[in-house]
Amino acid sequence: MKRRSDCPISNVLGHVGDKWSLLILRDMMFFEKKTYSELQNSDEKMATNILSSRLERLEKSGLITKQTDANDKRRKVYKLTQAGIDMLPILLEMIAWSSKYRPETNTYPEFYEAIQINRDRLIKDLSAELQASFT
Amino acid sequence: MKRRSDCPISNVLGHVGDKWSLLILRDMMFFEKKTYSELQNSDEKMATNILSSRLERLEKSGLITKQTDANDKRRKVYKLTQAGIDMLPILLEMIAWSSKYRPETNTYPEFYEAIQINRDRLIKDLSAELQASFT
DNA sequence: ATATTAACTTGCATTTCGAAAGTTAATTTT
DNA sequence: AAAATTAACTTTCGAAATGCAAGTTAATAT
Repeated sequence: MKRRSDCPISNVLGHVGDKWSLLILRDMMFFEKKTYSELQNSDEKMATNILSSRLERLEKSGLITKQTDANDKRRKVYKLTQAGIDMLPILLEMIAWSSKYRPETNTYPEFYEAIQINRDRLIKDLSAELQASFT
Repeated sequence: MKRRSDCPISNVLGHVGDKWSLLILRDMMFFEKKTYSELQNSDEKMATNILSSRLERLEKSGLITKQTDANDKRRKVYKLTQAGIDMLPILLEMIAWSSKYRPETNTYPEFYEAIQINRDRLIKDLSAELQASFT
């Protein structure tokens, strides 16, 4: 996506400001999805061509990496980079907002409670966990 | 936008998961824009028909309200609701991410420093300020 | 009374999206 | 070794969203 201004918010939206990219990151962060087929089976069922183009863009943006699985060369393994992992606080704030204003859609109650009690701790723990799983 | 799943992240994206909606909220929060013409003159210059449809959707989502100005009935004044104000943390996390990974785009250094030092304080202060200005 | 302003709406070309079918290379099954 | 299956895409094409320019309407300013 082309750059639209020097605004940092606009910049982030340039990377993930569409309907799908943040859901891909969500699936990688919270549901440990790492392959094309796993990602395609999300609740929202995105079209394969869109998934393909979003993965390509996320890679170009430096939020994920793509490697061929050594044991099965058909499989491509997608991993979050540190920049990708650091999108976590944005996602957590979305969960927090929804929990407050759309409680019926909150399916991550454990995060919501944890974020209220100690947000920094939660982010550190989750980040560390993600870092470990992507190395 | 139609509901796509019960996921809270997906829900938020249902309200603001496009290229423009969060920029409208940004302009209202950080630049005190409150009318159509003010919003149209953002850095990114969104098309008028898109602005119109996004404002309508934000209103339906309960993030903003629309009132006719008492002194000039041509003017429609848009205001953030509490739910809209509570999108602030999401925007601040975007600023934080950009500050870290795209420092050249960071044009809100004052927020970035403040968020590092005392995030909760900053959010409280900004929220209070916004609440005051929208009543 | 005329011109200007604010907030849209409309028409239309271009771009993006979405569903389904097709392709390619690697692996598994027979 | 041949056939079937699987993973990860790519292609096609109709539908929907976007972007640009021009037009509309009501209110205010001159």
